[in-house]
Amino acid sequence: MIDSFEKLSEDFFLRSNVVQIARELVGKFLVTGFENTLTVGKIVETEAYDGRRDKACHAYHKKTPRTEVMYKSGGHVYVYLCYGIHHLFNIVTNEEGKADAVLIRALEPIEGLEKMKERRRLSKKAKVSSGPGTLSQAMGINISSNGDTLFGPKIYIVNNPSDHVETISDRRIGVDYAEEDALLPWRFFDKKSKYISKPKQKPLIRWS
DNA sequence: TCTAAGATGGGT
DNA sequence: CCCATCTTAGAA
Repeated sequence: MIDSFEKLSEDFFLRSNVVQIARELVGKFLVTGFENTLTVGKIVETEAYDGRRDKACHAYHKKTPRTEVMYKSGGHVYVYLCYGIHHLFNIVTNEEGKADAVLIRALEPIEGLEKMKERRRLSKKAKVSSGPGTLSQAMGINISSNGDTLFGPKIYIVNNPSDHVETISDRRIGVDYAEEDALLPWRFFDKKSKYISKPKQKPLIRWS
């Protein structure tokens, strides 16, 4: 079924409003084909990072070896190792030279669940893909995808035609170092999804 | 060279 | 609450 859905084109990611793009990505499907196995997850949680006005962004006011791919054009993949353990998957947006990105934080497994569980075999009770580190592991994404694009066969995004997601926003997770920018409501998630990550912090907004 | 800290997650 | 684990950025 997924094969008939429209793959997102470069224009989607070249747009300049990373916050809007992060919101629109909720409900779409992330597809990978590593190890000759199709795995599909519905995106249920994202965060926006703006390289020019956002202290939480790795590329805020500086270019380093790590953040170099964030300066590529929209549609490139930015993966980095967090806490020495987790590979966090980001999508670069905006035109070349403007280092914006969307962090994918949680997926609802749609296809290839057995493969996802196999990749996450270390933990038995844990959720398969509800968190930025776990979803990368489930989908087979690691540092070797850093700098690739979403327009090849191994990793891409497709539209979800039957997408009835109710998306709401709140503060981002784990960015306290960003001072006042830590309060920006740039985290987006599907209100009804059971697959969003569990926030350790208290939410800004009461969304009962 | 040296070192503190990190866009986390799982276990106690 | 605790800590695994290692790259990176910035300081010395």
